Amino acid sequence: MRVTFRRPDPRDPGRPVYVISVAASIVSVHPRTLRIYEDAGLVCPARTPTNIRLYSENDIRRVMWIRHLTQNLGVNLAGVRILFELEERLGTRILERLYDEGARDAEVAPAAEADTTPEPSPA
Amino acid sequence: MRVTFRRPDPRDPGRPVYVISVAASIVSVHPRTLRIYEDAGLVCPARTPTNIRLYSENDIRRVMWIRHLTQNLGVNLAGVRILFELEERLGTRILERLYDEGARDAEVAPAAEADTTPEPSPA
DNA sequence: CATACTTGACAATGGCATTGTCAGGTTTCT
DNA sequence: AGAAACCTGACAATGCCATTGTCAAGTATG
Repeated sequence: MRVTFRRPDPRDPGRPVYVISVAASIVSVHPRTLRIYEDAGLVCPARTPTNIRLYSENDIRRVMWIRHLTQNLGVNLAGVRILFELEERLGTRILERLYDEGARDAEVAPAAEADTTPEPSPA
Repeated sequence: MRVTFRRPDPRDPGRPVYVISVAASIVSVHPRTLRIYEDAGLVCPARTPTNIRLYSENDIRRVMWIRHLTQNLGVNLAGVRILFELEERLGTRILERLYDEGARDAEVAPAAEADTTPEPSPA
């Protein structure tokens, strides 16, 4: 397996930086919930050599997607899994289309929490 | 969109034929459940001039998809709605890909799909 | 007239999502 | 070293959802 060497770019959205408590506070959920998402295979944060979870910016956005789908659109975790798998298979950003619908339903102005459209971490 | 005049072809899969009790027995659900699906906007059976529901073959398959997604894949109705909307927007048969997952059996070539609609877990 | 359909309501059951905590152990920081 | 935060696994409470089931009052059909 060819592993590309990335020099430590502090702005690399794929770089693992947040421990679970920080990640949880960013997305406003209980750390327990993040572990559940991981057990469900919906997000896979990196680990330090000593097994500590480290969430990247991409992981955070992915979790934000899960929250959007579950809280605003009412989809359960099984549905989220299907949508993620589907997006990966189709190689399309199908979820972006859902964002408009969600914004239409919920007047809660999701842009308040994320100025950039949430985007699941690419494969 | 092509609005064609259909002569009363008894085999037209879009032709409304089953009353709710028959449709319910075909897909093995309570009639109550079919009405719930309709209220949720997941299936829209035709009506007689006197307001009686008539399900077509396409409606039946659609309900079968709902059952497959909910019972086998654990998706809730909100998730089903998203998937249906997505399929309609993309104009793609994205759901067919999900069926493979449910029955990951053989690696046989993508089958020359006999009729345009898939049949989930045919009993 | 009897049977099956319509809508609307109410309820019971079971399952899932989320939060929360506790225990025993490890890592990190001061 | 000691405190704080992490790890896994388990257990529980709350609340919502899906499904089935029934009842009532009204309409349709043979």
